[in-house]
Amino acid sequence: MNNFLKEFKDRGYFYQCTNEKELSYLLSKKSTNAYIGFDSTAPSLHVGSLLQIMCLRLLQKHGHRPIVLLGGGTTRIGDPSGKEETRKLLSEQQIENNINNIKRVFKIFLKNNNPQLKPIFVNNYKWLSKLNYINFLRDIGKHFTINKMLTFDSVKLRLQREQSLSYMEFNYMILQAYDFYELNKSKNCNLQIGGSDQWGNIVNGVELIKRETGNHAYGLTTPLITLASGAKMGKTEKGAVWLSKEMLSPYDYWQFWRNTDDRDVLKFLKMFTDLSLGEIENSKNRDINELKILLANNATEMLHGKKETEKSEKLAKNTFKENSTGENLPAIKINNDILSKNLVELISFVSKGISKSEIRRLIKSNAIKIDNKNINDDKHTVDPNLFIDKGFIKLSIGKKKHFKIII
RNA sequence: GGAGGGGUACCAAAGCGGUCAAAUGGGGCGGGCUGUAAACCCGUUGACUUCGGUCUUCGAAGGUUCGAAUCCUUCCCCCUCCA
Repeated sequence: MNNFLKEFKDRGYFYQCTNEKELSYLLSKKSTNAYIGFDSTAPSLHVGSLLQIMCLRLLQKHGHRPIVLLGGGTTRIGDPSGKEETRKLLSEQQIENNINNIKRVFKIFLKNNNPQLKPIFVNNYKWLSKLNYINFLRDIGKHFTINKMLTFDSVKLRLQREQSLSYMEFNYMILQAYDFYELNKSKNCNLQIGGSDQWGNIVNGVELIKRETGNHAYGLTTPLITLASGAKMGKTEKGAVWLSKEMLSPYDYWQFWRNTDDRDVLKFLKMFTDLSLGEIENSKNRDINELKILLANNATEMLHGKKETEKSEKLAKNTFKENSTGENLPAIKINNDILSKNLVELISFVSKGISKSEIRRLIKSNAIKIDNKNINDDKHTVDPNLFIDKGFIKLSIGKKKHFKIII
C-alpha cells in the first residue's frame, strides 16, 4: 500500500475510499493535488474540522499538494448533510470575512517551504457565481437523476423526517460535484477528502468527472470522531473549541487537550499530533497525565506556536499545583476603591460576566479562596495588609480559575 | 388558498386564573471523591439586595380581572394535513 494511505489508516483517518487500489497506485506514482472543502459559516474553524486539516497536512508530508476550498459559493447555499434544518443564510460580507479569517489557520497548519507543496486556496464563488442556469442544466444537470439523488442520505433523512428540504439545498450536492469537476480541470485535482457525511457528495463528483472528461478521480473519507463519552468532538461546556486565538485563548486550547478523556488519549495522539506512530507506541505505558500533557503541548504548538504552548503549560502547572502562591498567574490590577468594598464587588470586577447573585452563590458554596484560604462570607472585605509581603494576593474561583490581584 | 397544532428559562418539556421565578430531564456552575480523567454522590442554576425583600421574565402589543404563562383581541413566527 502507498505510504500516505498506510499512515492515513494507521492514524485512524480512514473511513472509506473509492477504488483504493487505483488511488494507492496514483499516490505512489506521482505528486497529486487533493482538495477538501471547508464550510465558511463561522468566523473560525473549530476542532471539528481539525481532522480534515490534519489530512491535508499528512498529504503534504507525503509530497502531495493540498487545495483548500473555502466555499464562498456553497456556503451561500448550505449543505443539508447532517443538518436537521435549513440553516441561516449569511450575508456576502460575513462570508468574505469568514473566509479571510479561516485562511489564516491553514497558513499555519500547511506552512511549507517547498513552493510545489504550498497550499492552493480556491473559492468556489468564483466559478459557481458565473454559471449560466440553462447551460448548467444541460451540461451538468443531465448527469444527475432525481431517482438517485433521492437515495442519498442527506436527502433521504430529511424527507423521512418530513422536514422540508428546499430546492436550493437539494442542489448542494450537484454544486459540490461541480466543484470537484472544476478543480479537476483547472487545478489537476484528482482526490477529494472529506468527512464520512460527505461521501455522497464526493462520489457524485467522481462520477461527474468520469462522465464529462473521462478522467479518473478519487474520494476518501474520514470517520466521524466521537468521544469515549459519546459526545461529538469539538464542543465543550464553554462552547466550540475554536482554532483562533481571538476566539479561544491558547491556554484554553491547551486545556481542552489536557482534559481529554483517558480513553481517547492515544487515539488523539495519533490523530492530532505529528509524533510518529512509533513514538506514540513507545509512550503507551507512560503515565496517562503525562500523555495528556504531551498531547496538549503538541496540539497547541502546531496551532499557536512554541512560545504560547510553553506559557500555557507553565500556567497550568501554576494553576493546579496546590498552594502555589500564584505569582505566575495573569495579573489583574485593581484600585483601592474596589478593594475597600466587599468581596462580591472585587470578584465582580475581576471576573466580568458573572452576576453578583452568582458570585454570592459561589461564595456560599465554598468556591472562593484568597491565598488558598476559603472565604464563605459574602460581606468579607479583603484585608489590604495581605498585599504587604508579596505585593499581590491570589484569588481563586473554583478549582480552575485563579487570578493574581495587584493594586 | 382551506383545516388543524404550536411558540414557556441555555436546550428539551410540563403547567393552562392565585400556593409560579415556573415541575421534570439534559446541560452548566460549585462542592465531595480523585488524577485538571471517567463514574458516582450532594448542592445550585433570572437580576438586584441593607438577606427583610424588591424588580423583570412564559413569541409581540393591547384588554378582561383584586390577581394572567394561564382568559379575550390583534399581530408576528414555526409545524402538520388538504388543495
